[in-house]
Amino acid sequence: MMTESPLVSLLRPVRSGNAFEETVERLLQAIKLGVVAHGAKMPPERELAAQLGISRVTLREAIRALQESGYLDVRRGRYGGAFVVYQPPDPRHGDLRRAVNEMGPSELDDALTFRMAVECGAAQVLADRDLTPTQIATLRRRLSDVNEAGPSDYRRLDTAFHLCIAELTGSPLLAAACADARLRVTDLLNAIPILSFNIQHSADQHAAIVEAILNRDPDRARQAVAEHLEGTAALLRGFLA
Amino acid sequence: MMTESPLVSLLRPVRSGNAFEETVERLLQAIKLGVVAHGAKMPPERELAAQLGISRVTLREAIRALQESGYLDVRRGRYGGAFVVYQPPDPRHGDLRRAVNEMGPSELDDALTFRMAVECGAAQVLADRDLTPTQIATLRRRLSDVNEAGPSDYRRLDTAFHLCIAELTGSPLLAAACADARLRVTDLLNAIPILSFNIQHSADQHAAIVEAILNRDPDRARQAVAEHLEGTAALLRGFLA
DNA sequence: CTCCATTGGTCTGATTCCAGACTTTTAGAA
DNA sequence: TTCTAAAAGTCTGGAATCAGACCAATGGAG
Repeated sequence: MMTESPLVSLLRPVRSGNAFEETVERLLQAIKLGVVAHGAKMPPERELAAQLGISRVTLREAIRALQESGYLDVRRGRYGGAFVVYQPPDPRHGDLRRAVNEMGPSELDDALTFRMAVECGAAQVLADRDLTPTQIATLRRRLSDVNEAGPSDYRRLDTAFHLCIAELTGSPLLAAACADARLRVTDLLNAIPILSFNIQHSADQHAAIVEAILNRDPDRARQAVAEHLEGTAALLRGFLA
Repeated sequence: MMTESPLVSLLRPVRSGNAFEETVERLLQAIKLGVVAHGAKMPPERELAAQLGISRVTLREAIRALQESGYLDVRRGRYGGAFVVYQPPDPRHGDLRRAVNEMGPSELDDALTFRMAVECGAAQVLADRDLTPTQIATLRRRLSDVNEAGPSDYRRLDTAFHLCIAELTGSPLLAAACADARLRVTDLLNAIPILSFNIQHSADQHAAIVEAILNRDPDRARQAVAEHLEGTAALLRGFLA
């Protein structure tokens, strides 16, 4: 039988839209996520433009926008560059509700579902592999990094831990998907107060994830990630409207 | 600790490159995948351009390229449009080896890993949900469609079945990711001869996937999908060099 | 102090891509 | 037959983006 269906997912947008805006967004996320830490320097313009696949002109416009918004400090000359001048503010009461409602229920649901699928998938895939000693060391290192993190570094190292799992699979596509998923919830996560109780809970879950992966147990890895993400997801959904 | 890492996945390309080429590729995939079946009409230019997020001019260039390559027949006037004039040729001996080696080992591995992660993730997520009767009916329908398919429709309906799982999660991001994953292996799948033995085997696996989802058993759903995809993946990897 | 490598800053011409108005063709309805 | 609606085809001016050459500042090496 035919069952005519639009399969609309295949005829989706070819390009995300405006290169300038996309770039601003991307850089902003890199800053907010702490990929480039406070006080650190972004890569040189020429290099960064190449990485992002855009022209230097467009990149510079984006950088200037971020400079004018107070995220970057740009200095010229040798050893100059664009330095991150931004520290995530401590979330204040009401920030979370505001952030959740700015996003809208369907977009939030989309992002959470997507994140759940790709991060569980990544963990499962990784747990199905023999890891090299180096990979094991990296994973363990990321785990201990986040466990020893102070409040100001917590989000950043938590992100690094999560993305590390996807990157260790060796699939750039999968790593990009997980990064994208994370980006879509960054603002929300940044609006959640960091409580030591939650940190401890997360630490246990992170440890369970790593253990399942190292034990080559895909089901447990999947479950551990699902459980970990479900906590955050439930919290966020609870703030809807 | 800091553990400085590039986290290169965040500073990946903002745009995929050339809008024209991207569009050609996308349309070609829609044709090869049978999203728009042989003899059927593509959506009108204006509508399609809007869906793809590009201008009509660019779309028309892409359509013309496909017309000149013999994939489309464009007719004007009312009830006109771009009609698909293409039937996937039966794969011939050596096609598969050629296709695999054209792609290169790292890209192949990337695609297979990505597909494994997102499709397993989608199935897992869906199996964790209460489905509406309509959704259940859709899933069952897609299953029977592919089971009853003739050789000429098999790939098309197989694609529809796989994507259906992602689309039923209600997450456009996840659906897009699965569609993307499928696109990256289309040429390879099309080069695999369709053997009735394989079809039967796949049918059993498809049934197992649906059953696990309907029984709300995420672990089994995940495993069923993993097993199903692993078969194809192993076959393809076997053809490397 | 001088030089120079490295980095941001600027300019120009070309190319791509777009939005939208207008034209032509066609099949069916009246 | 004539009219009409829906579709492809065409044209134009402008905005976005790019590639690449060149300028200017700056901090360290010698």
